[in-house]
Amino acid sequence: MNIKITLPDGSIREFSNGVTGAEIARSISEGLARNALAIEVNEEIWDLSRPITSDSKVRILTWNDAGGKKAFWHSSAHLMAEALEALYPGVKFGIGPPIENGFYYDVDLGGRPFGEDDLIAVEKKMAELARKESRFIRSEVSKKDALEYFEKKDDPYKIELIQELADGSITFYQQGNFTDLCKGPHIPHTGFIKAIKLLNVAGAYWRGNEKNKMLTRIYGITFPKQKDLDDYLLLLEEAKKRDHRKIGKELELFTFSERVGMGLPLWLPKGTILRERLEQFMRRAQVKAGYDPVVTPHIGSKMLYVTSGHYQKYGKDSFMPIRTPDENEEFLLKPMNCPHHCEIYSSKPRSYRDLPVRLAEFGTVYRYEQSGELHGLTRVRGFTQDDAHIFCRPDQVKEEFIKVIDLVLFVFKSLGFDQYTAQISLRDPNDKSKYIGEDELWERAEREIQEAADERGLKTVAVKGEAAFYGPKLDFMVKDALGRSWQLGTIQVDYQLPQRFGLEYVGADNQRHRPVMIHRAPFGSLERFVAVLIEHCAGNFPLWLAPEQVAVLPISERFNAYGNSVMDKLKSLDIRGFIDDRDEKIGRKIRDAEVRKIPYMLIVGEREAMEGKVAVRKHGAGDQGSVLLDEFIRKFQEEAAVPGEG
RNA sequence: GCCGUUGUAGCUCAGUGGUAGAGCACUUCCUUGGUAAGGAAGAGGUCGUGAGUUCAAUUCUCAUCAACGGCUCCA
Repeated sequence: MNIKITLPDGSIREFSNGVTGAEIARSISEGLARNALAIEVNEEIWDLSRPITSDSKVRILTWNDAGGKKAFWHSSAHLMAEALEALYPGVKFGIGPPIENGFYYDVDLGGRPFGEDDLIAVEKKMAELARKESRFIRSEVSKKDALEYFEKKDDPYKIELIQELADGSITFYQQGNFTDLCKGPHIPHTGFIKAIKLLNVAGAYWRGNEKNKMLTRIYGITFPKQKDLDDYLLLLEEAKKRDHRKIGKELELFTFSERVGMGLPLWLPKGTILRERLEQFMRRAQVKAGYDPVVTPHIGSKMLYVTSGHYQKYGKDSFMPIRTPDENEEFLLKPMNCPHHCEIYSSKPRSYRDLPVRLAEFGTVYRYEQSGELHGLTRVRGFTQDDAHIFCRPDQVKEEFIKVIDLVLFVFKSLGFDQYTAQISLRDPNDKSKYIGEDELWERAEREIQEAADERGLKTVAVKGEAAFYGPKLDFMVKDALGRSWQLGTIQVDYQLPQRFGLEYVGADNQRHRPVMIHRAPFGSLERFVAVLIEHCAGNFPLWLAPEQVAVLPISERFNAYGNSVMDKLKSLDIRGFIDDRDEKIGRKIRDAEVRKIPYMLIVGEREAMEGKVAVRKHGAGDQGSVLLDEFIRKFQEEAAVPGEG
C-alpha cells in the first residue's frame, strides 16, 4: 500500500508505506541525501530513519534549516555526553538540549572540578567518537524498562524525568556506548559532526530551581565544516571587540564607580553628547508626532504606587522607601513614570475631543535588580526611558498603534537597524482569569495590534500567554551588524492603570468613559539603546551622533594658528571637535584620531593655510584630498543632518 | 540572590612569603616633522577592602566589596 508524500513545493509523490526520510531525500537528489539531517513530518521533526506510515507533508531539513541545526546540536549534546561518560565514569546526566548557538549538557560530576583542560580533553574525545560515525538508534521503551535502565545506571536525574512521563511515550536514543532518555530527533550518525568547540562551563541548578543541587553546565558548539566553526569563532572575537563595555571605556563614554554603587552608570562628557543627541532626535520626532513633553520628579509618595498596584507586586523587590524626618511619610524612587503621568492626565477634566493625550518624558527610573544580573549598560539599576503614555479612546487604539509603529520604525531606520521583527504578546486563551480588563476590549486590542502591524508590513510572531496581566503588547527586536538579536522598543496596551487611577473622559454621549492607556518606549532605555548602538556600529557612530565629529591636525606647531582659526569656525557652526596641537608628527596625530574613531580629520599645513583649505581624511577610508574649508563645511553639514530634519 | 572565576599604575597585563615590574597613556626636554606610533629623561601603585596565620603577607587562610561567565528574576 502506498502513501502520499507532499513536498514543500506542493508536489505529491507516492511512496510505499514505511518509507523513511532518508529514502525520500535520496529520491529527490543525491546532494540532498548527503546533506539531510532530519525531516519535518506534518510540522513535527523526525529522524531520517523513522518510517512514515501515513500520508504526510514533509520537508527535508539540512544545516540551513533551524530544525536541522537543532537536531545537529542536540545530537552533539549526546556526543558530548558519550565523551564525558567515557572520560569520567559514573558521571550523571541532567538535560542536554540544543540552544540558539550550540548546545549544553547539565552534568553531575560528583564534585570533581572541571576546568579548561577538561574541556579540551572532552573535545578531543568527542572528535574521536564522531569519526566512528555511530548511528543514532531510536527505540521505544516502556516506563518500567526505562526506569530499570537508569536505576541500574544510578542516574537520579533521568529517573526523575522519566517518572513525569506517560508510559508509551518514552523513547531512548543510543549511539556508540551511550544511551539517553530523549524524544529526539537526531541526525543519522555522529560523522556529520566535524568541528567541535566547547566554550565554557557554568553552574546551573537542576531544573532551574535554586533549592536543587547545582550541576555543571558545559556549553559547546559544533558544525558540519571546520570553516563554519572558524567563522563562528571569528564572530565571537568580533563581538568581544565590539563589547559596549570595552568601547565605552576606550571612547570615554561612560564609567562605573564602586563608590557610587553597582549598576549606576556615570555618563562621561562624550557619552553625554551621544545621549543628548539621541534625546534631541527623539524629542523632535515626538513633537512632530503630537506628543506633549512633561517632567515629573524622581520620587513619588508610596501611596502613588499603592494606587497603581506596583507596590503590592514589586514593593519587596524595590529600593526601600525614603522617609521624611518629621511626618514620617514614605516615598519611593520611581520605578516607572506611568503613575505620575496618570496624575497629569487627571489634573483636569478631559473630553473625548481632547483624546488622544500623549505625554512624553525622558524619565529616569530606579529598579532594584539582582546583583548577578547587572551587565554594563544593558542591565542597570538606574536608567532613563524614552517613555510616553498615550491616553486614548478604545476606538483610537489601532490608529495610535500605527503611529507608534511608524515612530519606532523611523528610529530604527535613522540609526541603521535594517533588520527587525516584532513579537505580539497575547493572552493565554486557556486561562483568561490571569488578566484584567473586559474580554471584548482584549479581543479588540489584540486584533487591532495585529492589524496595525500588518498594515505597516511588520514581520510579527504572535505568542500566546506572553501578554502582561494588564494588556497585550508589541515588542521590537532588532538584529545588529553581527546578526545578534536585541529586544528594544515596546508598545503596551494597559487597561489596569486607567481603572486604578479612575481616569475618565466625557464622551459625545455626555457619559463618563474610561480611556485606554498605551505605554511605549522606542529606545526602551537610553542606556540599553546606547549599548546596542555601540555594538551595532562598533563605536563608529553616524556623524550626527559622534561625540567628536572632527579633529583638526596641524602638520606642525607653525600651523596651530591656522588650525585654531579652522576650529573656531567649526565650533561657531556647532560642529563638535578639537584641535590636536601637541608637539607630535602628523602620522602620530592621525593614528590617535583614527583610534578614537573620529569621523573626519582635517590636516592643515602650509598649503592649506595659504589657500584657506583643509586636507580631509575620513575615518577608516583615508585621504580624501584638499578642499576649501567652506566647501568641507557645506558637505559636512549635509552629512551630519539629524534624520527627520532639514 | 545563588554557583564559579577574577581583582597589581589611568589602560592592557607580568610577577614574588622578605614591603613591586613591562608596554601604552601622562609630564619635561630635544625635534617642526605631509596621511596609522620620532628620540630622551621623569613622575606615577597603602598589589580591591578588612581580619587571621607568620619574625615577615601583594603572595597563604577567612570574610567582605566589585567585575566577569552562568542560573534565577525583570513594572
